[in-house]
Amino acid sequence: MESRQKITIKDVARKAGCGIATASRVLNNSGPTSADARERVKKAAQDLGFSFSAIGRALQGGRSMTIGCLVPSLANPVFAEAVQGVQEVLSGAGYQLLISSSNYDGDADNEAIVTLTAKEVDGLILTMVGPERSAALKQARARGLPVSLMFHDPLDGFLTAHVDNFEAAREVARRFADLGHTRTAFLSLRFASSDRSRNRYAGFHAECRARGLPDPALIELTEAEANDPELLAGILATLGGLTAIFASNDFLAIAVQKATRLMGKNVPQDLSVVGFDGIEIGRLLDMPLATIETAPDAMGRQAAQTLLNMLQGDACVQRPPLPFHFRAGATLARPRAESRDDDQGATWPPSVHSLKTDLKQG
Amino acid sequence: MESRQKITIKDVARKAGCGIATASRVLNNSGPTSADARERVKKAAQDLGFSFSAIGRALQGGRSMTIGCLVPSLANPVFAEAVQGVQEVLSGAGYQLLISSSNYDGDADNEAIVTLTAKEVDGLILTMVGPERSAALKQARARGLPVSLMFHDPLDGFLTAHVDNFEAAREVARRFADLGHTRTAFLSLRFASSDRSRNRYAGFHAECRARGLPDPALIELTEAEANDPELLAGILATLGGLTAIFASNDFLAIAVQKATRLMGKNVPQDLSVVGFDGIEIGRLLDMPLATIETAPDAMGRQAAQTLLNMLQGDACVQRPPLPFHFRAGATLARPRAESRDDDQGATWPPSVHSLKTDLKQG
DNA sequence: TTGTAGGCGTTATCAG
DNA sequence: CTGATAACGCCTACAA
Repeated sequence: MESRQKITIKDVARKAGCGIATASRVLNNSGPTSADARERVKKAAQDLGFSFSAIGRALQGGRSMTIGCLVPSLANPVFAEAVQGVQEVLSGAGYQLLISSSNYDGDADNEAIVTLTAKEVDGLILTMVGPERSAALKQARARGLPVSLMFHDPLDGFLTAHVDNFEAAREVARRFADLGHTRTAFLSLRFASSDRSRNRYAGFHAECRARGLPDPALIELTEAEANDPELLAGILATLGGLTAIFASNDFLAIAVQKATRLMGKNVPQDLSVVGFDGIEIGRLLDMPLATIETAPDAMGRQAAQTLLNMLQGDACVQRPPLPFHFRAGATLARPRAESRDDDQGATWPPSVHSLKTDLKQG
Repeated sequence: MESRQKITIKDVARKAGCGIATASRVLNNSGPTSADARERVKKAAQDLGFSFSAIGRALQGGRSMTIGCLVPSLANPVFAEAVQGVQEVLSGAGYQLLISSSNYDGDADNEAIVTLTAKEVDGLILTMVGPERSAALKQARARGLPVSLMFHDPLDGFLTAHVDNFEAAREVARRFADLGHTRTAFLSLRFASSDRSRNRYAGFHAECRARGLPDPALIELTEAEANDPELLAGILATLGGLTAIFASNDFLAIAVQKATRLMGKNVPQDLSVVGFDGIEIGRLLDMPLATIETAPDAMGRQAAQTLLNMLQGDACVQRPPLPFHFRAGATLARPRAESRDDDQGATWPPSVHSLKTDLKQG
């Protein structure tokens, strides 16, 4: 049944009655060949259903035409979209994509790079948990393997496709401040393993400081808390006087709205909510989500383009951050007058659930 | 600067002062070696930062330890999640994932299989636009390449990880009917290129027929119509008397809600809406979406597991469909009394926007 | 216990 | 124009 054996160029040459070199030349349009030979080889290849083995080619040519790509998880649409962008650009240039995901685990992501480089990829496109402390990444670079980052802020001389998380977060702080919010919080999942979250908090925090406002509370949620609106409501309840939340992604922002309703309160009257990422669905909601819109697919495309440039030896420079856009939505409003008086005596931010971490700018 | 050349087992052998065979035996724990040799080889490998070339191995061993995976698009979270599931299972078994996406283009997806097989993948995990008319797929199977499908209903003797779209859709029809809806519609994007959509419509249609209800209207949207609530509203407006919509995915269902509000009507009082897929966010909405919950990641995992079984020569049988679950939500209710009288004279379904296609069950 | 040599599929070189 | 042949990195008989 199964013609289990694969057809090689040798088979083609034999069938065409010529040497393998000639067959190779014909099939690759490389080097001179007689019309007669062309004819016979092409027919033989056709008949046999021959196609080149990328492995043989890679071994001989030293290039695998394969790019390794690592992201925390494809279950996060932001990364999935970016990978889709990468894939589009790369496949247009004849490259294949070898993908891997770390599940937000710093060891796994180091390990993944080892595996990817063992596969002899021609380049790497990465979003890592801890790029700065990955030995494998250092080694890859030392070996001269082209590396292009996505989502990360500029780091150490790596080229990266990113949005300016710090600036975007400052923009959110500005919107809050302009409306009169003083008691704010930043909500994050996996704060420790995401430089993006940390930079967003840093920017948010910096702008509050610059305006002489109280520091925003920093709240890191567990997976369970983020997915269970009841639990989330419990946490929000501990934050008396809170009037505005900046969530580190849109899912969290939507969960916050759900939790708020559960508490018998209203968005935005009782609590303003702003997200991050700008997922499509946010616009379609009953109450459109205020958020920072970014373009993950563009990030993927830029990272891929940069890598392609490196591969063909072009000059490569860090490109400026991709633009972000504040989408107004309907989840952001002035705080209630009374809440501006409420709890004014209490300290802000409350110590509960607060976290200390080293931030970009102290 | 860059130690551009890669280190091979030859380098290790030379540095350790032994033959390559010994080095290979030590590093692979295959065959007998002296303690002394082990020592030296391991040290040499360590010092040199040696790691095996997967290409050399693949060429010699006839197995690339790479699996090809094709989906329509990673920008669709349903597929992205499935791929994440695939990736988890496969990487646990030591395989890498080569991915490709077709952008819902039947030619591209045929082409992708050619490329993937040229890369000498050990197996294929696929969700295609037109599996039944892909020459490359036929050829891959003829060559004995293990193939595992995702999302597709059973087809032609291929093994597939799927939900029973037909049955799930019947369930929706049942819910509509039980509440008294008679004028219903099925909304789809890319009806022509998705056997899933077609089977859902078929099941929906079949159950309506079985109950002696009018046929549901079949509406295929363009990309533009699906993304622009104004356009969508325009289309819905043409369907007088419509009381319930079954959307072929949750995004569409949410878009329908937006469009309905735009028309000054309410969900579910004026229009009931049910989606498909059960994306997480649907539960968190102000008005939780009624939908068929499925588990794309489980589908990916099952497809990967099946492929793994095929690879190790185990007996493989088609597994039963993965379970789906009707999530009640809040977007489904009885039709208004008056709308049951309205337009009763008019014919249903209207001819506008209707489509004829060959369905699973006529 | 060890090393040599052949072969996996391809391309490039270099004589014919 | 053509066809052997030597790499490429690895594994594995087979011989020592």
